[in-house]
Amino acid sequence: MKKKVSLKDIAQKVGVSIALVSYVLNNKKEGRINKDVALKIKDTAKQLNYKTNQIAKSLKTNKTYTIGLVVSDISNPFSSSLARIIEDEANKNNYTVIFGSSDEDANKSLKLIDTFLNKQVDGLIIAAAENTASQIQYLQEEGIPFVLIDRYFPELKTSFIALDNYKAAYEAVEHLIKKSYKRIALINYKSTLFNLNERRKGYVAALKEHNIEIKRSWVKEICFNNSKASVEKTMSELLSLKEPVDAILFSANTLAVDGLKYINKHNIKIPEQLAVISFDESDALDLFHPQLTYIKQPLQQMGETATKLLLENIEKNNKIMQVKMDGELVVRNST
Amino acid sequence: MKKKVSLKDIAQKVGVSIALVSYVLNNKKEGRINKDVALKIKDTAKQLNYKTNQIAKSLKTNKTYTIGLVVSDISNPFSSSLARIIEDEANKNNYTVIFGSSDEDANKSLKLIDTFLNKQVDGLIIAAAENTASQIQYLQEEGIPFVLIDRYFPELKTSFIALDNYKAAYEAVEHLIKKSYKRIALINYKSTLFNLNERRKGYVAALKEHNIEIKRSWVKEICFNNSKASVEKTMSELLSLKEPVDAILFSANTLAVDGLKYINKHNIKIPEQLAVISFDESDALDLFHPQLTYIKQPLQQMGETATKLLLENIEKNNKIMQVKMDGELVVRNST
DNA sequence: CTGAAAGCGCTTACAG
DNA sequence: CTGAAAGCGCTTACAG
Repeated sequence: MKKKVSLKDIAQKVGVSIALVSYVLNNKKEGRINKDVALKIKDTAKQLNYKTNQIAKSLKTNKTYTIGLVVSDISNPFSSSLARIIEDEANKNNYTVIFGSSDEDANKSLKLIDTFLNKQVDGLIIAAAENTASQIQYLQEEGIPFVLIDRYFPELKTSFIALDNYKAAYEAVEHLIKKSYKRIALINYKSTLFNLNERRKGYVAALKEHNIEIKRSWVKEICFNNSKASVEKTMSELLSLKEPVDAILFSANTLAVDGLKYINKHNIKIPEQLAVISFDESDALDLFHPQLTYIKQPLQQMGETATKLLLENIEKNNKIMQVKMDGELVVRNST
Repeated sequence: MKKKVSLKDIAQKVGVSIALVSYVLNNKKEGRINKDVALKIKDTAKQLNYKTNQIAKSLKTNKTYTIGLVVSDISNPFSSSLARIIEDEANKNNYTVIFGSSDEDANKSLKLIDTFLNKQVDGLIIAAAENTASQIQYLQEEGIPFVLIDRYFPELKTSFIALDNYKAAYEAVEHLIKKSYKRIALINYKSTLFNLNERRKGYVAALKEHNIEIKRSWVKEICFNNSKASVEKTMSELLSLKEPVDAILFSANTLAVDGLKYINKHNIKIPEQLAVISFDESDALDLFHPQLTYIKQPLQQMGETATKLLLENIEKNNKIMQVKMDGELVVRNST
């Protein structure tokens, strides 16, 4: 690699001090510097194709203009859509984002956060994995700016941006009930994550409220790993009950995708034989026939708000803000 | 934010020099340092919860253990799948990845690359956008390690990992011909990108080889922006020709998704009325009914190879390697 | 209007 | 076995 040009090179060429070059290129002390000299410095910088060494600058200023993003899995459309929104908002403010996928694994999450902190990120946006409350608490104690997104821990008083999952699930199930579905199943991830719990609670509450007795066999939990086979098994269980379910609420797009593959394979008629609602949106849910009724999360708003809040916390005061956003039930032809 | 603990803090507490602490924590000079002292240093580091300031280290060592990834759009499943594979391979080697989406825009690409270079990334993996040959050439001249992925410039002698797009398109069209489709259209992006050109050439060659005369009206080009409306219009044109086409090859999953939405909306029967093949894979193509025949790119292998090659170029010699990989035509029920 | 100097938190060749 | 010192490429309070 060629040697990079530094402030020193410019200073030598122009015949001034390094300090002066720094002032000029950073537009500090404007007006208080000889115009000709300033111009010459700028010209020379351009001519030598000078690029700031952000590492050196960061060491001195204690700012990296980098934020760390921990998602569940960047290849999941939910994560990557959020990542894109966060990227845009960050870029707009001259921040770059480094990312990592936790795979819902607390150890991986810890490793990512540690690495990001070593790299002196200015702040973090985290879709917290299960069992990472202690990691979040640590950040809190250290006074490191961060915002949780999508998931949070109710026992910790931290900033977060999340869906009102209880309400969203409640409304989805209520919609099914109004459409006269009687035996409504929930396929959820097996997890202690608060947001997934809330979805279950919303589901349960809606059924209770409408005096539908919930059967244990309707509520299914899928492990994060090996979910595809597990969803298939679960689907066949739900549909081979003595009284098969007539509607399913999937609590994540990933679960729905696997479920819909099963449905296609076995030629199950939607919505006649089975109604389906999923959390999240994706091209996959659009292309399924009939198009799926789904709970739309306000991703744009979530990503933007989270990023703006984080940057505010970084640049001004580190204040706590907790935002619950409403989902929107987009009714299409699967219910 | 709390003050971070530095080598100095440890040194003071233990009563040794900063240098010694550095040696111990980096496992340098092993065996040549008093065991008790070493132990005490390590204990103290743990006790104070010391974290290396990677910025300071980088300034000195001229290595950041960070690679920059430029994709077209991280929210596109093709990009995000690659990103995930690259992330894993990078992490395995203790590298982190910072990313950015170029949106196929040369200016954005330039800004991203510049930012990444300012941040002193050790190398870059780039899905090059249109009109960025000069940017790539600059990297080459500067001796900055990089690997192009998915797209490359045949006129530049740089490292790249890409699909053999000509062959892939050729095989797809040949498959359609063998299935007795006669009027085969191509929906491509309007672009000077080499890989997209190759796809067109492969399409043309297959038809020529089988003595099918290509109509101008069969070959359609879609602008990167506003592609959805444009695909709809194109689809309706292709299907309202005096002799409507009976098969379409989409040269990207994004195009196919828009096309399939149109197909669903207008209840076009696949494959009876129209056969469809798409480049790339995605859940969306799996959930469409009937499942789509598609050209599978060896993403895992591409991402892994690109990352391994980049890291080798970073850590050893900056050698040029050009790899064309074969796609696989996965035949399903849409043809 | 400009520069000398200190310092950010590390690493490492050198000396003892 | 250990430490003093230089230096990575910047920024900035201070002095003149």
